[in-house]
Amino acid sequence: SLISTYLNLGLLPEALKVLDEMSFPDVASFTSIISYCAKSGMEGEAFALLTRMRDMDIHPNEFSFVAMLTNCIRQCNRQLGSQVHCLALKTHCTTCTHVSNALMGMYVKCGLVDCALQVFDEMSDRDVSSWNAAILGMVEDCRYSEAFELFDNMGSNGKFADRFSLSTILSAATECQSGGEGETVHAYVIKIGLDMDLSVGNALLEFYTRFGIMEDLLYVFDRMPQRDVISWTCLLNGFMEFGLVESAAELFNQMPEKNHISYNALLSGYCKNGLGSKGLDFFRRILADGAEIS
RNA sequence: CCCCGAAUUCUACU
Repeated sequence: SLISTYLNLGLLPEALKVLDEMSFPDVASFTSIISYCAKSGMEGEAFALLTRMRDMDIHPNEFSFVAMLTNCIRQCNRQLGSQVHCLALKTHCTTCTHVSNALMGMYVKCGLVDCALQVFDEMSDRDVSSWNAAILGMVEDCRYSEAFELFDNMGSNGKFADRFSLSTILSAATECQSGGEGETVHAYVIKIGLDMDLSVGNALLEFYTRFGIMEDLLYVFDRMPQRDVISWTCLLNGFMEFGLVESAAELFNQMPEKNHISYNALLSGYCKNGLGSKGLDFFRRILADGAEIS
């Protein structure tokens, strides 16, 4: 409890100190810190703790495997990921839905979509996250019709789509040949009340930039209860896509949040609209402002 | 023996 309290406050050194002072740390003492390290991009620390734990003859459990896989997902480490998979199989931990879900996430992230789908097929208890991971795998592999098939099957299996399912399937709809699928999904989104969700709203902005008109975009944007830097950048892209360069430039100056992608959106928008010289001006200006260029 | 503590997946540029 003390360790997790420190970790919730972001106090890793204090948490490690507690661990060091414990006479009999258990699997949760280690796993909670490993999980924190994996999520904070401290893969080396996470692995060191795992080694230390095994040296003390404390065996990893389901939570440990998920934490280790989180680590593999962050660093796209398919070697370690496969080893974790083997160890999880040996200890029968793949029957745990969370472990199999994390394995799927790891394989999708590493580009091994078929491995992820194999894990999915072998699962006996699939939850919404399992379906979401499979759908994401299909989308990452550009298998959009199969993504929609899974999305429909999920409903037939009594699992309700959530914000993850819908933002993912909307990104598939954006890649389709026509907008019909996406419009059907939008209707469903409204029906279940997820049109007020930030990620879903952002995915809708993206969809209507491809298949709608400016009014559709503004309709979605204006009704969003919260907006983040992705929302603002999507709207900027939308203006540029519909040739409203002045509005895009004005938006860029008024956006409450922007990042390097917003800069690229404005720059590429100028170029796509045949305004290369404006783009060049903008580029010179941000160089003069000391921007880091990649 | 009981209780408590550690859990994976989504959306924008290149």
